[in-house]
Amino acid sequence: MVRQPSINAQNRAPLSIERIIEAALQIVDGQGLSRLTMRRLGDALEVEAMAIYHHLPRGKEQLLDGLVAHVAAAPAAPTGAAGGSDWRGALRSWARDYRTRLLAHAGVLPLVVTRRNPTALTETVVSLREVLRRGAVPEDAAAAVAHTLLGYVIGHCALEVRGTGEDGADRVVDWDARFDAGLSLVLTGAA
Amino acid sequence: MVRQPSINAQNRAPLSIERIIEAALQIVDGQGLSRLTMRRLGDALEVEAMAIYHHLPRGKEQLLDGLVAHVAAAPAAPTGAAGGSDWRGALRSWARDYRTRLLAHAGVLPLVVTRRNPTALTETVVSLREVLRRGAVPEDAAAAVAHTLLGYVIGHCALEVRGTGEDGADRVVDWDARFDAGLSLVLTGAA
DNA sequence: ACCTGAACACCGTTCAAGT
DNA sequence: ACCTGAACACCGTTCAAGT
Repeated sequence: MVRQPSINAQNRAPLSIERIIEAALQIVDGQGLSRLTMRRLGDALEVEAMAIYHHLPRGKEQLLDGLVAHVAAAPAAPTGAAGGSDWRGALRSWARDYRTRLLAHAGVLPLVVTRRNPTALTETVVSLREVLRRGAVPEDAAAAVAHTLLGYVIGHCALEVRGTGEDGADRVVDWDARFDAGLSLVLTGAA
Repeated sequence: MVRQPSINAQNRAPLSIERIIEAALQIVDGQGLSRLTMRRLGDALEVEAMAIYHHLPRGKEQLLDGLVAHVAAAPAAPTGAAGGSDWRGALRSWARDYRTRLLAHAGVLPLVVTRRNPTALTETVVSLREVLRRGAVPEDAAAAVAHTLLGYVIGHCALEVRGTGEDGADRVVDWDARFDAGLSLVLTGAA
């Protein structure tokens, strides 16, 4: 009789940093950041919590840094080809994409804002600068634009997630429209 | 012999929400958010941790909401008198003041960003709108400007606190200048 | 190399009790 | 009314031990 693939510990897919981060992200997205616990994460991975430390020696700190890297660091595609004159358009769609990604993992936003983890955003700033460089925007103007844009996107997402209480009773805020309006302000001012 | 004011529990200044929030803010500013603990807060107030619950029945949640209210809600003065034509100037100095206050309590920034506590920012948005109303800016343009500005200020402060890693080796970022530059972008676009 | 079990110090919070 | 003491369930993390 052929051995059924057994259900026990021996032949599970072995733990890996990717699998850990993924499971953590799922907990945060589904139940909120405060429910992300080493023990619960262990459960989700069908492993004792302590096993995680073998892959993330710096423990929960490293886990949280990993989450930030996962959602905030990816360049969100510099919209490749179009490279050139319409840098405003490129930045606009970059901003929309980036916002979408931040909102998809709203639970980690506080970490993005908080963690002293420069590398995560460095990539992002670099890819923004790249777009501006190809648009022949002068160096120091580019610095200001990149920072303003990134600050705006992150800040606006924060406002969206927490709500400003404007929607008292009847009024409903159309966040998509509002984001685009603000984006226009920022990009129009840029030159 | 006259009784010295005794050192024991009986005649300490009684606990109050203000005293509690103040002590908490001091801990956060001095040691970081993660060190803010009900037990440590109790120590700082020379009281058992459990006494705090008598004044903040909702416990730590309520404490954190209180911190957000304290640093993010105050209107930061709508610069009173000048009321009128130079609303751009008014917004500019409002933004500078607000940034200063956020940075003075950088430890609570993650809470400002995170906490589902609309009331805290509602006041702020209202005072911004007031400035714009006096400047005769049309209603829906005002909505966009207020949001964009607030989002930018919060987002930029977040970037400042965490660092973007741009300052690799030599380059030093002049955050004050950069904030003002972005502010100009936002306000120039506004109309 | 990879994971487990037991243990430690420390959380937030409840509840009955003191004054 | 205001505070304390003891207790409970739950944290992150260490460390020796298993395979």
